Amino acid sequence: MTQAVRHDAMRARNLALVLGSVSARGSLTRAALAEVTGLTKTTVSKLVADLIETGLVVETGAVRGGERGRPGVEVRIRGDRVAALGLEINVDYLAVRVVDLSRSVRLRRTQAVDNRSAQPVDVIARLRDLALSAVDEAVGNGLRIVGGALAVPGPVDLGSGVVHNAPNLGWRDVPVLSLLDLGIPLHVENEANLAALGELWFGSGPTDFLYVSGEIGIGAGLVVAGSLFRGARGFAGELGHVVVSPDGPPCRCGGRGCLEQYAGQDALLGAQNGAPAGGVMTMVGRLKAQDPAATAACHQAGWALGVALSSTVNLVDPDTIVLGGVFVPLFPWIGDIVTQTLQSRLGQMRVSVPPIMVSHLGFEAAALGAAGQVIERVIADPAALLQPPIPD
Amino acid sequence: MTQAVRHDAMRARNLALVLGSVSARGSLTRAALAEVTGLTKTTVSKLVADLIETGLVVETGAVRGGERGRPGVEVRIRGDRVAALGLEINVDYLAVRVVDLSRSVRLRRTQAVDNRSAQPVDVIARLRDLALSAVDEAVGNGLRIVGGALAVPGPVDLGSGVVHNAPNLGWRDVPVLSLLDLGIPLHVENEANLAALGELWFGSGPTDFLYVSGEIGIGAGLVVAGSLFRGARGFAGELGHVVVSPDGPPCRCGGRGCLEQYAGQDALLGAQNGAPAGGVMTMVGRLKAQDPAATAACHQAGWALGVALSSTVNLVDPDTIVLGGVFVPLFPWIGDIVTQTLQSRLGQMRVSVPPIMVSHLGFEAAALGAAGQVIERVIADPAALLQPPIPD
DNA sequence: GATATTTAGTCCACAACGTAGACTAATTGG
DNA sequence: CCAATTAGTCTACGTTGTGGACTAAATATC
Repeated sequence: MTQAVRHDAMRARNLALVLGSVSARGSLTRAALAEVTGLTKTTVSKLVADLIETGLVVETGAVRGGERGRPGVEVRIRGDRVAALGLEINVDYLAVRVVDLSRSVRLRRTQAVDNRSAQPVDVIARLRDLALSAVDEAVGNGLRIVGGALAVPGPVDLGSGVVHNAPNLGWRDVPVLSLLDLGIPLHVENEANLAALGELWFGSGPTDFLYVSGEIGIGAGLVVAGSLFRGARGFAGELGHVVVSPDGPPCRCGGRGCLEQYAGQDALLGAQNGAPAGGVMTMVGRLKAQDPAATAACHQAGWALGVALSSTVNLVDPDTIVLGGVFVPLFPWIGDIVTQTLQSRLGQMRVSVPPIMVSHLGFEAAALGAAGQVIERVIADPAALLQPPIPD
Repeated sequence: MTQAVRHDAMRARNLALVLGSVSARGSLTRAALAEVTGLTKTTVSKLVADLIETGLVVETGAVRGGERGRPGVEVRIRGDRVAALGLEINVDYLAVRVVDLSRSVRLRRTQAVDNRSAQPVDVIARLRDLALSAVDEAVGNGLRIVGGALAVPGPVDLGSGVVHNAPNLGWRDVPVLSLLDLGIPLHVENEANLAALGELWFGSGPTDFLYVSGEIGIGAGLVVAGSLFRGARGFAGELGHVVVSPDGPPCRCGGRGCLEQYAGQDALLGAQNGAPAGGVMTMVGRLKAQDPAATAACHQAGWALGVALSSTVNLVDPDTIVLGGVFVPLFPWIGDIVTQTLQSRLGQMRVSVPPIMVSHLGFEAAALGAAGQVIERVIADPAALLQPPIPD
């Protein structure tokens, strides 16, 4: 059930509405804001005054001229005050990003490490160092880090912040949040979900799409009308375990013939001839050299992805499909097969089959999404930032 | 982006909050309402006075006694004023239900007809007659029908109210809404979605579940935190076309090995030995007689359903799975296999596998959900009912 | 059985917030 | 230079929720 609305809540919502409009449109005059929000000029002026006082917004010297009449003074989000921390632990790297309120990336720190061979505690300690040094630098630049989020490759219990099972890292029941403790409000979430949000806020993309994350495992994040779909307990989007062939190779999830067995990084890169095989770029090299084994692996992966996506489209009806992770460099060799498979399996019934695109954010999507999520929260409720709830 | 909140919107929300609380808890005193909503006694009294004046709520003579102090006067939803119409066109029947604001079913009309052999126009005309007579009777009983919804077996374009393709009825591009025109605000929606909502509001069920509708086709409606998930365009939940086996029998959707080919009514009932086979009850008879062909068909259907549901659980993370339609009478013969298949395919990774239950609403789930949706809307925004928007 | 206690509901002065429209400010067009 | 036009502020006002005093109606206690 919704909450009671009192004067303060009314004000908070309108404040958020104004801030959100400024954020969405870059910069606007008070008059334009009044038109966009439906509030009166008087009210907008008051709200903007509040936002300026808080330091969330500034008047740009620039004024909108050209037309007749008194020129308006534009306001825009102030990027030099409030910022958020985006963190990611993945199998072979750690990433830290600082994003300010205007959604500019202020700081990037990435470290290549093999996190599979290290203990969770050590990985987290390393991330902690990286994050703290980034926070220090940001604070030195006058930024106030109001919160952060951490992406991990695997399902996470959102409430407790415990990673129950991240098979690709070899983690089980790791209480990341309490181990990390940066003295900043933090939360953890699935890498695919946060990458999807990264795509939403930092990509050129649409507001309705399924983001497919091709890492060691395959995950997906579904964004509908600009917000993330998490399912009942927050474990939605496990695309890697959608059934491609019910009697296919056994999977560590207990099933058989899951997508991951055909299009997961191990299957895709290792499938060439049993040898451990290099990274994705080695694979790309072979593909360019028209290596038949590599081409066949891609073909199979593309077909399997198409099959799994056809189930997904039927269940979840995304508008667009955005491929990320390893699927980006491999797209020239799998794109067509995926599209064709999807088309042939859905074409008869659906009016339109969702187009398949490629993410342009690279591996930083998740860390950006993590930081963006915090920024988004501030914009959606700036009042909360000013008056933090009294701790009991 | 959200809308500006003005005083009238604030009031409308609080009105909805009070009405919603009364609706959810049966009957409450003003004092209890104040506690539940967080509003002051004064405000609650004013709002309740409004609701009483509107006729949405009444004071019950009864008062809550027993304890010390002045007894409170309880108020409850008034069921004798406002009601909604729930309609369903299915393959072999038409159903009309009238549900009042207190969610009591006031009227049931069902007609068995073979809608596959009739023209859409005729089917709709027949439903129209049935609905109008029901409305007449309801109006005669002092009810005001404020709106209605129609369930059809197949994906519907919510905006236009056009059924693009309902293969089980043999319909293509039928503008149901404009043909039906009852002089009451109406909308159309997928049968599975509305049945899921029926289960939510009239079943004994939970607020997070996947409802599986076993009709000629197989559909699903996903309810998360008490609201329906529709996907980007409203076509989510096509469980019948989730892939069970990628090279299985061809399906009319263009794919192969879709769930519908294994567990759809035709496959399930027809699969016995090529003969047209009677209805579900004939099948049940054979199963009771331990007919091996019937048992095998059930086994296969249960297995396929388990496979498709394992993909679904991975993608969409439902808390519970509720089976409806033909799966209800067949449950004794398929339940175990579904559960086992699901368990063995998900058990390794998931902390808990969603339990599988059976709907108790029978075939009226969709029509009830349809009416319930309208009632829900009134309770969520009673102010809109009082001041209908001025038509342009 | 009278009185204290407790709880329900109403009343009234007040505060918070948005509105409407008059008013001032700063441009461009003629 | 003045009219027209648009931006932004100012002020009186309306709507709505609040808080606490007040009335009402029951039970508990002596």
